[in-house]
Amino acid sequence: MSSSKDGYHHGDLARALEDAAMQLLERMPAAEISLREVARAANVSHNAPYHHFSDRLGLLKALAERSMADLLDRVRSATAAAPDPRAALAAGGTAYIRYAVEHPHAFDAVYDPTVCVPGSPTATMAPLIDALEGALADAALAAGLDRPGDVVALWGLVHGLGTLAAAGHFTLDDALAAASTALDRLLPAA
Amino acid sequence: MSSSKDGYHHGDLARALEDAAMQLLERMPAAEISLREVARAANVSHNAPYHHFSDRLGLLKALAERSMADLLDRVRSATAAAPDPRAALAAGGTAYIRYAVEHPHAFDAVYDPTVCVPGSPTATMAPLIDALEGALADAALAAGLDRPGDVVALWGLVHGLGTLAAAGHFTLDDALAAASTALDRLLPAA
DNA sequence: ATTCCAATCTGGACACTGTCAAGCTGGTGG
DNA sequence: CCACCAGCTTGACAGTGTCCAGATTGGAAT
Repeated sequence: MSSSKDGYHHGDLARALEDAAMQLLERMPAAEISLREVARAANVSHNAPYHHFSDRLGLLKALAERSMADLLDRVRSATAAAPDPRAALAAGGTAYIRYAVEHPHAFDAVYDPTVCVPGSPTATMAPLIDALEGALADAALAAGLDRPGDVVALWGLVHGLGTLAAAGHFTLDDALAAASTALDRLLPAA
Repeated sequence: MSSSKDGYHHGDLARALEDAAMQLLERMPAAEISLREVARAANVSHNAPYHHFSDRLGLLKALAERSMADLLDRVRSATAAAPDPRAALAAGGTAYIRYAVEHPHAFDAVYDPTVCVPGSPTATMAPLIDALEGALADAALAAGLDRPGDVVALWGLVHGLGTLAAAGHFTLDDALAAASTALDRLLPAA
């Protein structure tokens, strides 16, 4: 039967539920996504999700992990495609900010403390966070930013710009321009 | 009657409800605060709040405005107490980050897009946001940061550091240290 | 091939929530 | 003295997360 959609046994309901929820995440914040609505979208009873996720929070965690993997991918390929270290750092930051603005609800889900407390993250989430921070650290070091607080500051910079732009406090273009001028000031020699 | 707490007519229920809700905000995120719970805490029926706030969102907006006013106060008095422009900028940023970490739920409420879309903010919220941005702009300019994207970048920096520290991705001390080294790099002459 | 099992899905139930509609209360202006 | 009306209350409805007990299935062991 493999993955036929209907019938008593679904094939891969977990995946289907996540897919449906991810689609909802494009249009509404995670807080407004109801488990029952996701179940409805997947054509199963309101209780079927409980056989694949412990909680509503379980589903949310899965969404956060998917989104984080997505974000990490974009940042990585952006830095990889850049010609020099400085451009790589700029491209990574741009990708980060752009993701926050273009997928605001997914971005929020990733960093929602009620979804994933960094003190005890999911087994899937922890390495993703580390990888993101690692990618940033590598790019920062290659560009010449080697002081202790530099990578945290850079993370904070792009995170804040992305968050505020996503919330509508200024434009994506403004955020990108601000990141650019900030990099100009931060990097040692022009 | 004035402000006696019980009885059919309450005196200033709106205030009492906001106070109760603010207390709850110290312990739990805004999303988990239920209107009925607030009503219970104020010893009124579950429907009394509707005579003072249009919605659940109405209460949330009031909380956000209060919190924003609080945040603005702290940033302002921090910058005002500093000896020189550079110290003022640093103190303002520190106050901002500290508020995010010490009152994470209030801070989140302020910037929650579902509570207050910056495109059409509350009549009370709009001037507060402008004032905060203005305070930052003044401090930045006085410290010598006069390029177009500078104030947005500074806002993004402290906002991101505060948010990430509040979410537990690093310590408050790490955030403050990062802000400090970033300022060192950003400011023209040492 | 038949039987059985464990995973999967279903329906019903409970407490809780936001919100609407209507009724009670008690101080204030006529 | 009375009628009014803002402030508060009770009641009801739909929607939600979650627990429970039953129904259904595909595949494994015999």
